[in-house]
Amino acid sequence: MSNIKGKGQCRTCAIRQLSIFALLPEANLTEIQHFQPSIMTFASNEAVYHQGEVATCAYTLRQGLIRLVKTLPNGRTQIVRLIRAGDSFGFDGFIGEPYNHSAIPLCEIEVCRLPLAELLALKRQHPEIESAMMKRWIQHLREAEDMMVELGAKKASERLASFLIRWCEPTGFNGWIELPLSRGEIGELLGLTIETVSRFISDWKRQGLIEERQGRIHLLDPERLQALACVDD
Amino acid sequence: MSNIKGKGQCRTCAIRQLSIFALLPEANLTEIQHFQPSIMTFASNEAVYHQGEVATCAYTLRQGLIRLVKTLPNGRTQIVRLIRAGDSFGFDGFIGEPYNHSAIPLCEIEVCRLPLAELLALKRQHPEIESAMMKRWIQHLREAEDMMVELGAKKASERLASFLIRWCEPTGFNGWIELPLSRGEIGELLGLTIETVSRFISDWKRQGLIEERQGRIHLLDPERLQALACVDD
DNA sequence: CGCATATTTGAAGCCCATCAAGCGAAGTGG
DNA sequence: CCACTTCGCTTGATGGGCTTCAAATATGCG
Repeated sequence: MSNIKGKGQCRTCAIRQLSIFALLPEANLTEIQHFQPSIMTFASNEAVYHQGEVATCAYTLRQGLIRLVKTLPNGRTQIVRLIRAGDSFGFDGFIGEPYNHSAIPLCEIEVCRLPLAELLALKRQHPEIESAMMKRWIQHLREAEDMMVELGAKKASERLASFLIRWCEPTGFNGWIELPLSRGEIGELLGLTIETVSRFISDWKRQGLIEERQGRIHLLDPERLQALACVDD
Repeated sequence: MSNIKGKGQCRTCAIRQLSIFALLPEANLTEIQHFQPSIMTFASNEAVYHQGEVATCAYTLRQGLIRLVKTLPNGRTQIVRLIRAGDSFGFDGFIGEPYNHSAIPLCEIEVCRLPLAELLALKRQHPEIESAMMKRWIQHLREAEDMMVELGAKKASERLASFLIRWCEPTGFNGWIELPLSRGEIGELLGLTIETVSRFISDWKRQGLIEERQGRIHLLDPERLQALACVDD
């Protein structure tokens, strides 16, 4: 179950430099009086918030991985974004709208809950926060555009190869990389069925393109995957 | 060909109240010295900028309609957003990245070109601009999420019905609505082929759901289309 | 009018979803 | 320790939805 661990301390926060608060002057962190975010933990699959709820708080992920999911009335779902440590999400309240998606942890997670009213005040005191947020949004919009190309213009194998590349890219494709998404979740993200995802992964394992052991993956031939992915540039 | 019509005058701009500059105090508009955006016109299909170019300017659309398009190396394309009068676009330079897409007019257009350096300075003077921009981005991110659901979780007919509904919604479905997109462009937007788009539109015309005359469309039965669209909430 | 372009319609085939069954690893209880 | 369940993954078979290819028809424009 969800659980409030206590009040957050920006000054000692391990992921602050990853967050939109990275540029806050270190000296000022103690004088932030009214901003007391709560640190909360959630179990895997326990929603941080649900699509349609009134959006009173934004969140910064401190640990773990979250999927933002939209659900259609008929039950079909689409993962619209994956949230990693340092990412912030749930800002719909800033434009007076309810959450546009549900935030569902992929594993046990820890978040910092930011009441929008307080964040708004803090943002006025420290314009660098708004600048940092703006940059994040531009980046997210770019990623959303990229994802639309994946979903709209690519075939199943291309989407999957592209996803694996993007997932493993940060490590330079070296060694075994944690892949905490089930086949079904990868499918939800790429607009495919679990069977299609499984078939291609199995194929590629047989062909020696990738290998997998206990939730970890290793790209043996990134170049050939890249070619399959139909990458741009 | 593209053409610079002259310097923009925020004070007399007809679409300013639609733009991110809506909240600028009317009195201050004359004292903005260093911000002299150019008004430019472009012909249909004449790119305002291309994917991959260095992003030195953002733009606000004054008149017409623009598609933001991403192209894969193999030539497949995806429209990632439609730009209407009052919308701003092309902010990639704010994070030091080249344009992530090409901006291609769907008809003759008129834009206001905003050099990023000047916009940055203006933004510092007038924090309300940044707030306005932030709200736009949140909105665009929501729309991008919605689009990902369309592309990832819906069938051809659902995507098309949903698109027609969204296009005609602002008018309350009354009367004939301008539809300046070709079948091919609708396909590019929805991740479908021109033939698939044409087939469903023809079907729906025969069934009396919609009618069309010289680039205008009229939804005769929005409820049944809505049902076809698989809409959320 | 005559040409170019957009749209419609048909036919064939492929990609992927769907349905169904089997496999394997982890956990439970007798 | 082993039957039994459970759950995620794999694999096969089938069908349908959409793409692709092709050609006819409609539309617009000089």
